[in-house]
Amino acid sequence: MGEDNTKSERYRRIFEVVRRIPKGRVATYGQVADLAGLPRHARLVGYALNSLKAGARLPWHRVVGSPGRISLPEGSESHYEQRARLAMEGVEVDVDGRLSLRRHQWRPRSR
DNA sequence: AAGTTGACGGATG
DNA sequence: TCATCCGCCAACT
Repeated sequence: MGEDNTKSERYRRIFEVVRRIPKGRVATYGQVADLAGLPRHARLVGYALNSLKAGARLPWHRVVGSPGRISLPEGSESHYEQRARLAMEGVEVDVDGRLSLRRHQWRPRSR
């Protein structure tokens, strides 16, 4: 089975998964990578999201780090933006960018 | 062209 | 809980 492993194809699969994360839930970079069929490529997910342009219609703010923490640098405009968007959906994030995965992580039924 | 960095994460101490 | 190491891939210098 020749699977397409080009960068753009992998990015496409990553965005497909991110698009499925329900409002008010979050997924970790590693989780997105797994669901996209790219195990152990969490870093690639971060790179893919970083390549998004300002007006992207993708819920990128629902992707957080495995410790249950916003990965964007504190103090950055995007970090603040992510916090605001999550808060708007009812996800509580504390001053250090931490949140409860226990309460908010997306648990898809399959794939 | 080679080294560094980063929106990662699991393992380890 | 925090720090460090290391594998992973792409972008940047």
